[in-house]
Amino acid sequence: MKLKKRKTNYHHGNLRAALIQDGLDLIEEKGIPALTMREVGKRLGVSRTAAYAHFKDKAALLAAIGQAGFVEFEKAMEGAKNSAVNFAARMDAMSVVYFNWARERRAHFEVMFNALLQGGAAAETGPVFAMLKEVIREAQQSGEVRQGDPALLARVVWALFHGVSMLDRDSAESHFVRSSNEVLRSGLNAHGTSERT
Amino acid sequence: MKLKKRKTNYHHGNLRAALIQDGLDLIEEKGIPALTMREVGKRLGVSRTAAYAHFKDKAALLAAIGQAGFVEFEKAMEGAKNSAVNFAARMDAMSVVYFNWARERRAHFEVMFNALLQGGAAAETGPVFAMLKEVIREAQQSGEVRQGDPALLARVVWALFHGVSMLDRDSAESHFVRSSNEVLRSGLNAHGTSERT
DNA sequence: ACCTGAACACCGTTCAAGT
DNA sequence: ACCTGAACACCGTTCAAGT
Repeated sequence: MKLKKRKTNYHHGNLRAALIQDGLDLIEEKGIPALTMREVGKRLGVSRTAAYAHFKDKAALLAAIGQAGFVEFEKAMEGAKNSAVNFAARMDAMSVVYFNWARERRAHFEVMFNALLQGGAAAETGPVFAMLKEVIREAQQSGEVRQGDPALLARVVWALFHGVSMLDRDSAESHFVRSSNEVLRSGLNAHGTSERT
Repeated sequence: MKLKKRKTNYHHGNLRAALIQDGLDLIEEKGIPALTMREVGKRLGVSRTAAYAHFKDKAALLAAIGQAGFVEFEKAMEGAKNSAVNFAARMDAMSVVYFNWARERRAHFEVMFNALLQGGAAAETGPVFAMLKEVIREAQQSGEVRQGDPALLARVVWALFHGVSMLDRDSAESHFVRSSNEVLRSGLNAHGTSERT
């Protein structure tokens, strides 16, 4: 049976996408160090150097895997954001998505943030940051959150989410998560600070 | 001139300490991937495999480097803690130490936390965590911080410090840091939450 | 364009052996 | 005890070459 229209047997119509997908599977199954240019080629049935036709080097492959992760992650966060209108509920839902992602997809998560964070303060770019900013802004309008630069407050929220997910590595200590969300909520709610603009 | 008392020229009386120190220099100068069992041996004038006499494998060397880092880090944090008695000033001082360390010694910082965080929720062990807990506890006694499990609140503080230092990688955006400290302070100060115990 | 194979300069780690 | 040297099974990357 003839599988492809091509006469030659170049092994893939879309090797690039296959490399990203298989690289991702590889790191989730066996850890980041297991991702090898040679190994990923072997698994896909192409030569050890085929990946270089699509990626400048290993770092570029990893960066692409990280970006692919963010696309999915953003969708999940978007869902959490839309699951409620009230600020506290939104924050809870978004934090749950964040922590679960970090816990269940450790390796991918690490690759995602390595890709995101290299080369300066790139964290405030991208949809996730925009979402957090919007949630903050809307909550300020409804009076649920105190005044202050939404971008700055969004960074604080992100930082706490990220820090908790780092320190909480693989355990699912809901006490910690609840505590963190509480502190954050009161911190954003309070009015006793010098912030007045 | 005779340098050592030894007749043989084993190159070091204390190769172990030299490996840790030189490994540390290496990662700070050239990044973590530059730390190689072979390279560190070469730099110290011993064979490529000499390190295995003192460390089971590369991971063990890295872990030792990380631990050595924590010893210094703890000293710096201790200094910050003792620089003030009032809660807000203490938190500011400790956060400055944390952020500066993360900024100025990136590679070492990364190695430290890789070592600390592997194998479960190890973060709540060790002097740094104990210090944070103590600061919180004292501030609760003086009425500066609301009630609640000091261990839990200390974790939240650590998580925010850590998250900020991650997201803020190499820039020194004091706005972000100030904002974060403010949110944290009001979060710990507030009383409007369900926390009543 | 897309892919291969050989080649180069590296790795971590093991192990028999030396002092 | 502490260290060496050879050896093994890997890497990332380059490059001339094939279709």
